[in-house]
Amino acid sequence: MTLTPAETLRRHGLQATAQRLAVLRAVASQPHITADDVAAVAAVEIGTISRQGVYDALNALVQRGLIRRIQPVGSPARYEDRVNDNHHHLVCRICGAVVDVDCAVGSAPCLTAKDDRGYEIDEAEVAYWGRCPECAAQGRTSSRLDPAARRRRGAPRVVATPTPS
Amino acid sequence: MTLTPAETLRRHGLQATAQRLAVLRAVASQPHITADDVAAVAAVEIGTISRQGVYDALNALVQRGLIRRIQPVGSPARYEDRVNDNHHHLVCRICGAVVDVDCAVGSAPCLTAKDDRGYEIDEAEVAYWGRCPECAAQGRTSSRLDPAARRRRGAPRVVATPTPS
DNA sequence: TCCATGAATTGGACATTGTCCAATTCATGA
DNA sequence: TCATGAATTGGACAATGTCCAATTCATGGA
Ligand SMILES: [Mn+2]
Ligand SMILES: [Mn+2]
Ligand SMILES: [Zn+2]
Ligand SMILES: [Zn+2]
Repeated sequence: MTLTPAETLRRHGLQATAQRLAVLRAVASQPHITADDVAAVAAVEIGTISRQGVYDALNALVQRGLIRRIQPVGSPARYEDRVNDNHHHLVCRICGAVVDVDCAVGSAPCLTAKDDRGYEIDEAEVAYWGRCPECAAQGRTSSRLDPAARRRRGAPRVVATPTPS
Repeated sequence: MTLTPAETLRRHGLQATAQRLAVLRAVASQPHITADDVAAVAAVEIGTISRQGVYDALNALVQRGLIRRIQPVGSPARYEDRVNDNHHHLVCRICGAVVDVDCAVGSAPCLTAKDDRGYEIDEAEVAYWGRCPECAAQGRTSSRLDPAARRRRGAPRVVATPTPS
């Protein structure tokens, strides 16, 4: 049988509050959502939630491994609920779009660095940088676009995620 | 024959200003340096440099591919002059230390994502997360430390870099 | 060597993202 | 239902970076 969200929270030693449940749903509602958008989505659901409440909830959930935080250069942190599947990200240098991509190497072997310098590695975070199909189609070019320029173009598009493997 | 820094700048269409040269040296002076530390190092060298001047120089250099920007979660952006060698990073979840690590796969094949979704990929950015030898030796543990906690422990240690391959 | 010109820098206001803290409210087990 | 510690709130604050208009500078050509 599958756990309710509230039960999941309690199993991780967290109280099941309306704020946390709303944050959890907000993160599930959209791939790679920002804290700001989480706040907006959650506010619609439960009427009001403080900025600090959003950050506290996100941090608590990240710490328990219930959600994952990624932080593309030039973008605020983004959160997703695809977790423990060792997937990576494609980021468009031009429009900032972020899409999921499965690990090239397999389930987890990309965890193996050539020389781990004595580190105990538990996660390999991979971001592939390049140009998305749309930007290519429109002939838009940009070498190593700086964060400011990316931001001026507006928030990165949210791109539909393929069904997780 | 090898180019002087000033010549290198001009070859990339940039005027050779005192600020840019100082920023270039600052980035070379320390692996994974922050903009703030760049400003401090450069100020010592040339007397004074504006905050905007530092950011303008860093962005111009990144755009030309003369330096690289990385941004570990929970840390301000960091800059390095090891460029075009497809190297990756080990980051300690506990103390935030960042060290270089050569690509596990070879010179560039980690550029090949399993499914590129039509992206033209030009860079694969890999961060290995884990626990550094010191933190392990001291028995310090931390599961998915949040950025705030990492910041409270002070700036990440700077760790000596092995000679680039 | 000097000048004209566009490139680069400066200072200061401002934006964004996130944290700190003390007071209050809430969820949970007894 | 209550006591208790966990969680939330609001508001100040911190860190990182950008915008903009005025000024200064680097460079190629006279
Ligand atoms: Mn993802
Ligand atoms: Mn490096
Ligand atoms: Zn694009
Ligand atoms: Zn460490």
